[in-house]
Amino acid sequence: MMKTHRLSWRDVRDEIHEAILSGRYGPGDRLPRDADIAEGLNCARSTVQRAMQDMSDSGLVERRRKGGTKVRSEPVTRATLDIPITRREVEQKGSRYGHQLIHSTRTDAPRGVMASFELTKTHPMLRVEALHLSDGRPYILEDRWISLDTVPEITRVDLNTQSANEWLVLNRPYNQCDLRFYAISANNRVAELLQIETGAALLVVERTTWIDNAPITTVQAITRPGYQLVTRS
Amino acid sequence: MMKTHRLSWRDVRDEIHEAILSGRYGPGDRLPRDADIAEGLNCARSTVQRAMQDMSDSGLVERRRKGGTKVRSEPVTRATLDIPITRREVEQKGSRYGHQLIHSTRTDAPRGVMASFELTKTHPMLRVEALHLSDGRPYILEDRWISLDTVPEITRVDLNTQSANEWLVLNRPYNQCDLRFYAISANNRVAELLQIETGAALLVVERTTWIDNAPITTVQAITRPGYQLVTRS
DNA sequence: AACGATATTTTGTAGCGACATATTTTGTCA
DNA sequence: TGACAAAATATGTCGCTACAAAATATCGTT
Repeated sequence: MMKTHRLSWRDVRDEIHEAILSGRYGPGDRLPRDADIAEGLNCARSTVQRAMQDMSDSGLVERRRKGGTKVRSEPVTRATLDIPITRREVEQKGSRYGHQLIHSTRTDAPRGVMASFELTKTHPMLRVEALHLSDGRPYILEDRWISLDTVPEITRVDLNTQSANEWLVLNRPYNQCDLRFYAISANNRVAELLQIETGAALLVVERTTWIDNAPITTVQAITRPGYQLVTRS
Repeated sequence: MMKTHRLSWRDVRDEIHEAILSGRYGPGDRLPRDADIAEGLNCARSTVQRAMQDMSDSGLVERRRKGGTKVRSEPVTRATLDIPITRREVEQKGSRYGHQLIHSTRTDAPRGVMASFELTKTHPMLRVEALHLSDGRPYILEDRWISLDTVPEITRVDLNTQSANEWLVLNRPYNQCDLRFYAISANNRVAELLQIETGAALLVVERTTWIDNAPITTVQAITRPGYQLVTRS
């Protein structure tokens, strides 16, 4: 009397993954069809399907109808990042969060901002510069542009009390989000605001969000020296 | 006689998403149980389940057995990054790829490398420094440590012919991968190798990989000025 | 009132069947 | 031979059922 454990799709995935890692199937090779794998492992095709889907999502294999499943010959590293709202990020580390409005001005979108939103016509915007603080010290300097067409209410929000970051996240969920990461050297103004030395290398996180193709906000977040982005476990 | 289109789980997801965006359910609110939503939309529970799973994965809602589904009160921005092998990245842009081995030395892992791998004991390693070139110009400078316990064959590979990056990706798939992004200022040596000015701000991508908890490689990839990481559409 | 055992509720997952869809292969006809 | 139509084939998706697992609610006992 044997107790035949039911296979979970994770088991199936690991099984196939293992077969690939061990070299049984090399880059470019075609795997058996789902139904056959299912039979071989004595499970349902839907279970294999879920396993395959997962491996396809993570970039390990490629699947095509009728074409079958192939091991990707040039695998990509696919990683997921979590970017919480800044207050939460600071508090998570056990520090005290604060923020400080630098200025808030109505202007039309300049070229760079229009490009981020993929806009062709000019667009009325609220530009907000603010500083996020951790234990009273500058943490992130954000330069934000908010679409007044899409989010007119923002003019009635007191951005001294609640940061634009937080208000938007809580009140204006988005549909689509683009992120860009790069490094800059602190110029005099940035250095002064972040209380660091001119020329320091800083990581910048740029984020642009839309709802149904209508621009919401684009923000350039300049982090303080030593800041690291880490993939979630 | 009406033709009632079958709802896909994406439709269901969008429907619920829309309900959240429109404010029908606010942050922290509990959504109806899957079965009720399914009945309301006239589809199967499994379809709602898949939709909910997706929204849960993307950080919009939180699900707990018996607790039901709640709209996350502090949503996170969750993004997926694709990091291809460097040769592919260069070629994709229509440039000619090249690489250049700087040196390759056997050494024991120093503290920093041990920390990346979460090792407690020292570990024999091959340290490889190499330059990736795009149209003959420096593109990425990589400083790599490879575990000789896990990947002894690496000593028999001619790293002038094939970059360590590529050999490892093709021959040593990994199980687990940590990524870190940060900015540094080019010191004299880095500046010289990348043919840029000392002090330039550079984006660094650090990657550490394991297979079944056995360390494979950790690499610090220093990108050339202007390099950007972008989320995949 | 406090505690612990038990029941209930809700999501999570696997199996099976049916059909949809994309892609390749094959077949037919000019 | 070439072009187009039809068949074949593998994955994609949905519905339904049954049961598992986790979290919460309830109830009984002390």
